[in-house]
Amino acid sequence: MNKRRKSEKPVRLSRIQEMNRSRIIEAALGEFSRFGYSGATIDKISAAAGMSKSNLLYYFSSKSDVYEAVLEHILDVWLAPLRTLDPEGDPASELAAYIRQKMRMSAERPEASRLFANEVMQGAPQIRDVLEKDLKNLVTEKSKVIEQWIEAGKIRKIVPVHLIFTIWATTQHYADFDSQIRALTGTGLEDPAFFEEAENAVCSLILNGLGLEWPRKQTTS
Amino acid sequence: MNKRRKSEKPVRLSRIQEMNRSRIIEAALGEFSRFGYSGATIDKISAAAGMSKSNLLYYFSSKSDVYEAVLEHILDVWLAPLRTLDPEGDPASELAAYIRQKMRMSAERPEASRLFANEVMQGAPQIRDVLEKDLKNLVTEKSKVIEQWIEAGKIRKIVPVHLIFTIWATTQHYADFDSQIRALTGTGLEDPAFFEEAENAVCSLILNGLGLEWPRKQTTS
DNA sequence: TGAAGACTTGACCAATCGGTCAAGATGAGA
DNA sequence: TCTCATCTTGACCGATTGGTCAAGTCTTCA
Repeated sequence: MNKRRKSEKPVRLSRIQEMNRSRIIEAALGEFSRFGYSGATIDKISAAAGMSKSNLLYYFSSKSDVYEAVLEHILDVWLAPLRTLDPEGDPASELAAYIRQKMRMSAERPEASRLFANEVMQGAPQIRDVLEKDLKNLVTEKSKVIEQWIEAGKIRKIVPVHLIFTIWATTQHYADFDSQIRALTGTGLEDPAFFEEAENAVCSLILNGLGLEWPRKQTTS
Repeated sequence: MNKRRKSEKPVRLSRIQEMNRSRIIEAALGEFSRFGYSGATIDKISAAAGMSKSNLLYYFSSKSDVYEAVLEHILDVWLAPLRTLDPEGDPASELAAYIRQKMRMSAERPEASRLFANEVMQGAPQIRDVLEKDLKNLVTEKSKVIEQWIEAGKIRKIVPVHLIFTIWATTQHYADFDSQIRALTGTGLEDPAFFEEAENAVCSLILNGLGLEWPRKQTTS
């Protein structure tokens, strides 16, 4: 079970290990996000990864071990956009950029969004620590940025965390509720026209809601 | 298996049947919303309902039968608020009332919200028909209402479905992501102060985003 | 080339799950 | 009180699932 090489070489992974672990994680992301933790089976994950169940269990000691690896693999990239919110930039373009990044992630990695939503909806048993420490620090920090913008009179008054929640909710909604959106509109974020329409709607609503002029890209008049 | 009484008395349920079915549905709602369809077991549902597994299967023929009953039981009440959107009323108070209703439902019935989210995230296999017919008709109808408000110059221009999506996303977020919100803020919608703070933030952001003055309740100046 | 690892697999196991069945307990109407 | 339909349960079954194990195959490197 993943013994280290002799002479204590610490955590170096062979090429085969690296490839197989990433194939497993990719396959597991698909299964976990579609069927939830209980609904996903290591049989189907291993099949989707193109290997036997036994082989998957050679790389990960258990199902929950795979699950944790998938979550960890996703968390960083998932929370990254918020880190880029710059106190020095002007609110309109900073917030618009943040919303656009989140929308792009919903379009490009909807499974990641759904996996995250699934985990949180079940009480976040696996990532509670990350939420209470890393994410909380990050949100506190960025809340202060928003607070400063408010005090400087640059944006309308609002309790910062709720602005953050609103941005998360609206952007992730297009990934998490994709099937509902598709049932209602016949299309989804993978359609460039629909993507732009959604992005414009969310950006304009939130930025105008904050009393900002929204720096629309190709506005001519 | 729920045979009708002799002489074709149609669908009358005995008091015992009615009570037990509702207890089962209530217990099943809790389990399904917490653990998803696969994660919930009829053993635990029946235990939560205070009866044996066999007895549960006397009232419902299968696990999926229970699940369908729970969804049906919830769908009407869940989609009701949107129906109340009145074309004759003024946009600000109509939309504010709608948002408040949705927020109250997120506070009072978060399990219903999570169950619905779970079902949709897994591709809405059970309620696809309802979404594509009833809900689509409803959304189309209410989109026209919003469109008329726009054409009358009462609210800012926006593609109506995205306004509806935004309201759904923001309000349901407080139920679906409750554990994340609790990890970040230390409280949730069951706290009256937090509820009002959230409601104010969502209302003001969306209404201001539409160019509306928001009819705040206890504004004195 | 030839070990000594690393890698891969099918056979197998125990636990859990959804669901059946026969038999007993309870209730309501004559 | 008697009777019959309704209600309730524990014992049981087959299928699936997470996980183990021994044995075989492939890499790597001296």
